[in-house]
This record gives sequence, structure tokens and C-alpha cells, in this order.
Amino acid sequence: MAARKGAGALELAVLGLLHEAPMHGYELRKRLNTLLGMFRAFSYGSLYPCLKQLLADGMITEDRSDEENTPLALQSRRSKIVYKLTADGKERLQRLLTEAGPAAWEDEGFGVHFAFFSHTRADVRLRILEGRRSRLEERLESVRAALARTRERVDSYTLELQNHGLESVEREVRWLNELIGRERAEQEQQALSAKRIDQDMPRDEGR
Amino acid sequence: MAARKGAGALELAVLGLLHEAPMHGYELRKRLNTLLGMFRAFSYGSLYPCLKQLLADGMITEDRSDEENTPLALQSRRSKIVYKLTADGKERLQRLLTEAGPAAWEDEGFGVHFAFFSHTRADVRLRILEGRRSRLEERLESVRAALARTRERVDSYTLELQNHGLESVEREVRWLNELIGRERAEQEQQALSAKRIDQDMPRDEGR
DNA sequence: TTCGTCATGTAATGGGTTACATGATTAC
DNA sequence: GTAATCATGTAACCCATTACATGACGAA
Repeated sequence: MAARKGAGALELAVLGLLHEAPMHGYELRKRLNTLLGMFRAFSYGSLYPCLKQLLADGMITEDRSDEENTPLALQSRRSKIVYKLTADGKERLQRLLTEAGPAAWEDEGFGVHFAFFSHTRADVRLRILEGRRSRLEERLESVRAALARTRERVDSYTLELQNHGLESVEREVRWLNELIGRERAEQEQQALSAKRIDQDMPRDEGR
Repeated sequence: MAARKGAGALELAVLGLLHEAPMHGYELRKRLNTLLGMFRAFSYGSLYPCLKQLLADGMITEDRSDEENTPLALQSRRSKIVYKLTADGKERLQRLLTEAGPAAWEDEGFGVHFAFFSHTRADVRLRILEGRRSRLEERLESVRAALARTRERVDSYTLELQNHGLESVEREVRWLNELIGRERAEQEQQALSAKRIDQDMPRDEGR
């Protein structure tokens, strides 16, 4: 099965962005870093090798044509390599977007996966959100336990730090709760309209 | 000057914890990860090599003695290596704690530096807090700018993610503001009591 | 013509994890 | 006696950054 390792988050982000529109590396990086804003930033030193790899794997093709204008006879200025997803690349993107494992909800990958949720199946979205939530709740519990254990004999700055961390994560959990609620409501509504269709044109029910 | 590179955050954390009390590696790691709770976690694979390096550099000493009990004649069970700061180590810790540079306010290092604020000079604390705040404000500004530029033509999940990120960072900035306020108030109060002492026993004022 | 930004790329390095190997001690 | 956890360590790998090298293009 070979399993293909290679850059998780970055690879997904590149494929995802290229799926929306063909682009060259420099632009890709800018879009990447505004997309992920607060969560992470990539440098050229990781982006270009990643593109190279994806190219070698046949996930993307490069277009060094300099587009429409070939003015007279002076077009040897190689520059601006536009990358584009191949069919294999689209397939791979789809596969990455369907995996609802730790890679999707741990700190490094969550932001990127979330950013492409509109291309992700509803059930996968839900599992990722729930996965992240339980991951965070684990952390909360362990920190709370530690805090209870060592209470009173901690200096005030440490306490301040731990409390701030705790509150930040609690806030994220509330955010996830809201998102999960919305996702579920959406699913139910879809189930409902499906039922309505069933009532309009009834089918075999029992199995 | 040689400059010594080596693990920034981890090294500081180890020295800081060992300053509070001698400890062996396993315990060190546990304390480390509860101390930093939400911010990061280290594995043995990074801790032990770090200890090794610190030992080689003479920042710490190891004690393989198994402590007080040497029952009769069966004490060859080497186990539990207790590490302890040397004078050099204390000096190094002090130096790390005095540096108020990017290493202290970027994501990777801030938590650790903050955790040992009670051993840090007041003016250094203030500069680190302000450094972090302006770092975060830079990010806020660039994301807000990007958000304004691409407004309306973004899908809802991306928007949701960016907003959540924005709010998280805004929250941290408010937290920093509060801390900075407290630090300044403290400094002013100390300046005040210093003045009062000056009034009690006046000295040369103009230079 | 020079400066800023766009644009592509590589080599060295860094800081960390995973998985593994080993063994002592404790609780049941 | 056996399982969990305490305890120490290493080697292979991973993902990314930094610093560098190169050069085109537009505006002042």
C-alpha cells in the first residue's frame, strides 16, 4: 500500500488551494498564510519542495508558458510557474478530505482541515469536530487534575498561565459545541426533508 | 563568544525546574508538561538528550546514588538519576531569564518564559509582555487587512475559522493588557515607596 | 538606476517526535 | 506472577525554518 507519508498539513493546503484555482508558488504561499492566518505560516523553504514532490508524484502539473502573451520573439524569460491539479491530485485531495483521523484534529492539522470543510462530507466534518473536542477535553481534564493536585503551592505567574490556557481551551470547546450543534441541526433537517420525500413517494421500509 | 545555540525553550524549562528542586528525568518531564499544560508537551526523546547536553556543558550534575538507603550490600541497581543545577547552570538560567528578545515572546518560547516570571526581573517581564503584545497585534492587523481585502467572496467555514482565530488572539491581547497594567502599577508603587524613602533621607538629586 | 516586490529555488540546520530497547518497582 | 507505571536511553526520521543565491519587473 506504500502509504505515502509526506507533509500532511501543507500538502492538503496546497492541493486544496489549487483545487479552487491554478496558481504559482509565490501567490500560493500568500493565500496559504492569509487562509491560515493565526494558526500557522509556511515559508518558501517548505512550499517549493512540497510542490516539487507533488509534481513528481503526478498530483499537479506545471505550466511555464507565461500565458497568452508571446510578444514578437523575446520570450525566453522563464518565470511564473503556474501549478494545476491533475485528476490524480483531485483524487488525492478527496481522499485526504475524507480521512477523519488524529491528523485532522490535532493542533497541526485541524486548521487546514477545517479551512476546507466546504469540500468535506458532512459526516466527516462532524467526526473531525467531535474528535477535536474530545482531544481538547482530555487536555482540560489532565490540566485540571494537575491543578487540583498542586493547588496552593504554585507561584502566581504559573497559576495565571495555566488559567489563561484553561480558559482559552474552554473557549475553543464552546466554539466546537456550537459548530457541532449547527452541523447536527443541518443533518437532521436533511433527514427530515428526505423523510418528506419518502412520504410523497413511499418505498420499501422494513429493511 | 561561541554563543551556544541548543534548545531554547526546553533548556530554559529544565534549568528553571531544576532551580526549584533537584529531580530525575522522568519526574522532570511530568512537571514540565503540567507546567506548560495547554501550550506544549515534550517527550523523553528530547528531554534526555537535552539533559545529556546540559551535563556535558557543566550546567547540571547527576547523582546516581539512590539516596539515603544502601541496604546491607545490594545496591548495584542503578536507577533514578537525580539532576541538580551547578553554579554555572544557575548563571546560565539567570542569563536566559534576562534576555527579552523574540525568543521570549514568540509562540514557542513565551509560555516557558512566562512560567518563570517570578524569577525574572520586573523590567524584563514588562518588555516580554509588550513584545508579545505587539507581535500579536501585528498578526491581527495583517489578518484583518486580508479579511477586508477578500471580504464577501470567502466560504463560510474559512470565515468562521478566521474569525475564531481573530477572537482568540484579541482575547490574548486583552489578557496581556491586563498583565501589563498590573506590572506597571506595581512598578509605580515601588517608585513611590522609593521616593518616600528619598524624602525621609534626601540625597543628591540633580545628577 | 536603484529600490521594492515579485518570483523561484537549494543547502544547512534545527528542534522535535516516534518507535524501539531495556529494566526496576509497585500493586494486585 | 503479571500488569501497570516508573525510569532511562537511542536511532531514525520529519517537518519546517533560516539563510542564501538568483533574477525579472515596475515605479520613483
